[in-house]
Amino acid sequence: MITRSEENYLKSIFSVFMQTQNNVSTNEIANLLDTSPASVTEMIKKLQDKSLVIYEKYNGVRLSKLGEKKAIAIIRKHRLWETFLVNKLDFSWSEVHEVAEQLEHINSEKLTDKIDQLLNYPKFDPHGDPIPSKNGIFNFQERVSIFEMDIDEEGIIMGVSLDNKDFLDYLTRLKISIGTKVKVIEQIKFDQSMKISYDSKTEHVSKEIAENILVKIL
Amino acid sequence: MITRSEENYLKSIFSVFMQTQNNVSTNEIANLLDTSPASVTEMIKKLQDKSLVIYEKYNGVRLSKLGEKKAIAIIRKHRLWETFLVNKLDFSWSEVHEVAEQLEHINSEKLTDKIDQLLNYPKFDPHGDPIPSKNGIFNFQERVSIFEMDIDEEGIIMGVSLDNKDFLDYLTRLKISIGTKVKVIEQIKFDQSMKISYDSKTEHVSKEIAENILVKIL
DNA sequence: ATCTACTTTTAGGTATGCCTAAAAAAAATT
DNA sequence: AATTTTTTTTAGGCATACCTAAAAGTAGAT
Repeated sequence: MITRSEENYLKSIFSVFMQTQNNVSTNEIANLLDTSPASVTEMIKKLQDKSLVIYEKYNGVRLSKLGEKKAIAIIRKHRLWETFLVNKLDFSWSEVHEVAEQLEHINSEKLTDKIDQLLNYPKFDPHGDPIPSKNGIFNFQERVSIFEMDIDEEGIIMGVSLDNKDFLDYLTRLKISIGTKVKVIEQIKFDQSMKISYDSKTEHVSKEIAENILVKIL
Repeated sequence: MITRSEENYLKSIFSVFMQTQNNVSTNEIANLLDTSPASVTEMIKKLQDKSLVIYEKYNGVRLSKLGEKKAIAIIRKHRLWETFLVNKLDFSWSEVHEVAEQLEHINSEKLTDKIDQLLNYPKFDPHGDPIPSKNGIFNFQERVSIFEMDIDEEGIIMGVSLDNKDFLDYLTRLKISIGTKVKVIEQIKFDQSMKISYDSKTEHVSKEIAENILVKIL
């Protein structure tokens, strides 16, 4: 058996490793899970005993094949539930995370598969992140942030890189969502904010906003 | 905060009290939750500290108003999820219990209400048990077991009083489900088994089966 | 190369929710 | 009414998952 806590550790290790491709440090995990480094060390040892991670003292940790499989299964459940909440129960973008954090720990392969089927096997969740298939395959997309776009360049919004309620609520207010076509009009030197146009209107967004909206360049 | 374990205790106390209308004994709870009487005593004290139960040493326990409210909320979630699994995800009668035991602990009023809405505010779950409304009202039905019916008496199957996989699978095999109209043909003196007819066929069921099928007398 | 700053680990402690064994209380039997 | 049986509680332990404080190790700066 794998506990809920252990699942959360696997998830964190997986997501940091995905970004950095390096062994994940004790501190990073502690920050992500809002716990103490001492607790992390202790848990990592437990995960090692269960062959879920590969760990060497003072040298960070990464997932074993088995651990990766478990982590991907949890991410799959999380993203399927988020999609379910938005597509079938009319939750908003910003409301799903907290609930999905709970639902991702429900243990029933049949349930996961049935939800997948009900949603017609979606490839991306409401934030534009890929939903791994049952056998663990991700459908990655080439995505860059609006902040990285050049003047006059156009793109289709594919997702966000920040799962923060205020951020997502603000996007909703701006009527920016997945599928929206945007064009960069101008970049302000002083604060690196950007003028963008979409749906035949022009808006001005801060660097922070621009950095966290992901587009596919056209 | 109320823990998952505490929720399970509240649920057990509620369901026993519903049947007996008496204070629930330590042993009964221990049997239901498959734990030791010592653990039950300990937990009851914790629940008392949280004002969820009324407890007197050596005299059993019952729920406080607050505890009852919490228990009903859990039962509501359990039965809504069972209904969801059967009606929306094509789970069979016998498969839902285990998963619903997990889902009932998900903490999101919005989620519960949305599922309720999606199911069109059902009053009964797939086993025929009433689903309490958001404000805690149960829609009880006058139900008796087939075993208590007289010869030639007719009834409509309204539910079951046993949530056991083998039992439910057997009912599925017999094509007995909620809504089926049955008539008692004969009762065998020797083993108290019964001949019943439904859907223009006759079947022979044991006392144990008859006792656990609930009907509304016509 | 040494000192300093930071990271990580170890050591010892806490709350939860379980356990067994023994003691105490209540209920049943004679 | 006294004894036996059953139920319940208390006492002392264990595993999980967290904590703080202190020690050990690593890495950067001088």
